[in-house]
Amino acid sequence: MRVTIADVARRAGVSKTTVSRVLNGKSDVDADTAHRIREVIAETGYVPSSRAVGLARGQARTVGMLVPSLTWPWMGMVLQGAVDVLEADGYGVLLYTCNRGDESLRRFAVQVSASAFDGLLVIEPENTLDYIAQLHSKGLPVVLIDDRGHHPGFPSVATTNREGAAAAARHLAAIGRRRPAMVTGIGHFGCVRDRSQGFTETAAAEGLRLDPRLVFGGDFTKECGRTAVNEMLAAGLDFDSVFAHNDLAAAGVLGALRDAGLRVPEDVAVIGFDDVPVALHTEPTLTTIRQPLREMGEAAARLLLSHLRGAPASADPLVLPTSLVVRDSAPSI
Amino acid sequence: MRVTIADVARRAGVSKTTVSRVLNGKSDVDADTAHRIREVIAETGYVPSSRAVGLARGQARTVGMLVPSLTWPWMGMVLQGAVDVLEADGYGVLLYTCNRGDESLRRFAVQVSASAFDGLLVIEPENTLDYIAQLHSKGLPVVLIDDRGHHPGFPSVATTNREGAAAAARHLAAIGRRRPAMVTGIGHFGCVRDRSQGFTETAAAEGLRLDPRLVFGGDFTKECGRTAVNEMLAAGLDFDSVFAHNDLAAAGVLGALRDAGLRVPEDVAVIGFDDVPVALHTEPTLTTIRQPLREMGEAAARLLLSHLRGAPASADPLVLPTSLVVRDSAPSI
DNA sequence: CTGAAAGCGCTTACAG
DNA sequence: CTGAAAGCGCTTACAG
Repeated sequence: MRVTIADVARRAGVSKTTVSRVLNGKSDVDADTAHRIREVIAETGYVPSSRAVGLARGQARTVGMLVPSLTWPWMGMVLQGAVDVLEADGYGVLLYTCNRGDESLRRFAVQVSASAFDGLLVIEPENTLDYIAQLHSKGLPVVLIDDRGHHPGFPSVATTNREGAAAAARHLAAIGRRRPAMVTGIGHFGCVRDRSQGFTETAAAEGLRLDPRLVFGGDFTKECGRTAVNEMLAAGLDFDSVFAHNDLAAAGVLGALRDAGLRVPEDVAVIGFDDVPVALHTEPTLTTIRQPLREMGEAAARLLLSHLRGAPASADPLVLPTSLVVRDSAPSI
Repeated sequence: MRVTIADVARRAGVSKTTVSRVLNGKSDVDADTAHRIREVIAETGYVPSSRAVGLARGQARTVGMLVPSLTWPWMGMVLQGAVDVLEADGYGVLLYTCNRGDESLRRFAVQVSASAFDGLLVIEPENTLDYIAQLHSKGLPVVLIDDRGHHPGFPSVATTNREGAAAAARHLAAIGRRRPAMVTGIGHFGCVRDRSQGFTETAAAEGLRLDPRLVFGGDFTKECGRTAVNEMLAAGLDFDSVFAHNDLAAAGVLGALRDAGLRVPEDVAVIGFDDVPVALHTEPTLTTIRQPLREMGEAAARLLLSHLRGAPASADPLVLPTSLVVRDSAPSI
């Protein structure tokens, strides 16, 4: 059925060892012999069995990718970035999800033990950082795509949450806003602390007044953006701009402002964070702080590949810059 | 380093054959012996190497999944559905993308030849249907998730494009609209023909008048929705509702209507197709025909698993029903 | 420059 | 009920 290295060897009149040599580009093979073997390979369409090669070499040329869910709006971008660079290097990508909770994680753990892959790319599923750290300390090459500002003790890729929020503050100052409000994400996330600090500090430095009553503790949902605006309005608070910690919350902010009869950006300017597709479809379109999601996936994959090739693993996070994307909800003047 | 079946056999004082027997649940093993072996397995945390098992058995317990891109708005849903059922059955998922065009496909073809996976789930990348059909005819179990209404000659999962569009027409009739417009998707897609027919026929049956000048040949982009509305308005055509072949185009329709000072749904009702996340974030929210994306992924995975277990493969597509999701752009009355 | 042989870690007839 | 041996399809010392 399947053509094997033995078939190729037979047809070329050489040993399997020699076929293996040309397959793996070892130099010390007679040019004519090599040529003949290559011809047979081409004729037969022979491709080495990845299972057999993996078993003999003790590695799979496959990378695992563990993510919480595939349906988050920005997940596709990160995945695509990672897959592109892994594929270009001939690596397979085994995809694992935590959609079914602990059962998923159990299944995943079995695959780890079965050494189904050589290294692991991970976006942390809820409460698994210790487990991942443990895998790393047991010798599995791991790179974390750190969407939450974890700063773990092993290789990771992150973005400039603090500087991104600072850029939002500077932009609001530059377009003449004086009384910003802020809708944060889930409080215990590192990225939320970083974004809060970056915005608060820079707002102060730019002479903006960030009234503590205008800081709303949100949870990254559209609903929290609505609620934040409604409560601030009900409290009679005055604000001329809103910085939300993610685009979904910013979309909620836009909706609530519209319902309250306020115009964006004339009455209130709005800035989000992430730059997910939704930012293009709100009314008005959303000015936001772009996370380099695809680039983070690519960088993480490259980092992992270099570890697999033996490069030392640094625990210092690789930090990629955010960028300000100006659209209609907070246009430049 | 790694504990092997030989280690377990030694510690349990039996042969590898016997360990293999309890590993694979063969019945004819002495209860005490089996118990002892299980203890050793638990103590050592032994898990069989998937590579070795795969080589010995000639199969990988892994399924390939080939998709055009990971960044399409509905891709995550389909993937998640497929991954959930494959994972629950202990299968690994190897993910392949066509983001880098022919080069990607070449890489993929190598993995096929290397028999990296036992079966394939595919959402057709541009112009690869013949190639996929060829893989199927060469004996690779394949299931197509048929987003385009291809009706290929091998197992596939699809949705009721025609009936979904018919439901849109019925809903418009039910809420009292008389002059609908339609923005189609790319003309040569099977699903576009099906949606056009379903809408046209049912509109007629319901007594709606679908003026040919109110049918705009679109391409599934937001821009085409805008253009359609602008041109119809510029031509002085009168319409009280729009059915777009996908949500993105419907979002464009909403934008252009707003810019033209028309109210949705008062002046014009709008219905989309797909029910992607964007449909929740437009203003107003979008009434749409939901495609059962996650269910299609699940069904395709189940179908593939049953083929892998030896069930005969039927070329008749498995068709899952769409459903009408009523939101603010075309509310019930 | 080339090949015979052992080994990677399992499974599976076959024999007892 | 159990085990020795061959085999899955490769790679890699080792010897020549």
